[in-house]
Amino acid sequence: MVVYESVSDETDRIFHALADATRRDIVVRVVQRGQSVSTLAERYAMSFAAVQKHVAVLERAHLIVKERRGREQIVHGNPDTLRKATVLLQHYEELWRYRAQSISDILSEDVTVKQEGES
Amino acid sequence: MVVYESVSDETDRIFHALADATRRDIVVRVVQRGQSVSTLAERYAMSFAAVQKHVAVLERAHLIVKERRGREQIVHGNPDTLRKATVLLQHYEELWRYRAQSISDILSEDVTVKQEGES
DNA sequence: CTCATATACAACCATTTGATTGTAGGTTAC
DNA sequence: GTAACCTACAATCAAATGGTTGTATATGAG
Repeated sequence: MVVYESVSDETDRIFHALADATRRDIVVRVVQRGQSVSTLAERYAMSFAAVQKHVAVLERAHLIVKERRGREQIVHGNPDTLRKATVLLQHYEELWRYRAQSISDILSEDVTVKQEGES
Repeated sequence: MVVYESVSDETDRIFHALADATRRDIVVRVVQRGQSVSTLAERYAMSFAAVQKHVAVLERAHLIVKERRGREQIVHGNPDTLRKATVLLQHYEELWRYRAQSISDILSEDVTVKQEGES
């Protein structure tokens, strides 16, 4: 069975990765300074393996990257992916602003437009 | 059983709500123009109840609001919450940009991303 | 070489999620 | 009033999540 790798899957992963306080905290820390997985793990009240899983979720979303250094893996933040998410949200906000501009048009022609086809 | 409502829960809900392509599509649609739940439901290849649940997730995250109009519920986008998420991500990017400089200054005036005392 | 450290990963379990169907209540149209 | 429509919500179920412990592997220190 073919599994499609769509754009939304990428976006899904980014937002899902950010939907957890521990993972957001990891992002904040490593975006400022690379840190080993075990250094990170010391900070949280959960097992090393649990933190490792959180790091893996962030890695799958490309919010962080790992760089091997000796026997350690240094976790670095990836601002490009953060930027991608920010831009998407800004786009949503733009849709709102555009809507506010054309509010009079919407009110004047009170028609329900059905767009058939996709999805 | 008492369930605490911490600040990060709010952020969790926002990002979790955005971590699904159907829900993001709903946001895009209603941010431009309010639509009834059933109008939205027509667009997606799933049951009405499923769409209703997606709307409920977005509502819990305050990304949308519902306004009763006759027998319909009109779903509207809430740009304030979108803005909240955007600002948070921008803060993360800022941390990256200024990581070489005085990081403590940034943290002191900022987001209180962590150190949540589980209020 | 030996030992402690750092990471990876599998197996397991409880809870949550995402979807379904079915039922019920409220509102509009006829 | 009756019928059709819109929404809400409960029950159910498979799959995913988030945590655990245990085991394996690789690297660095002595």
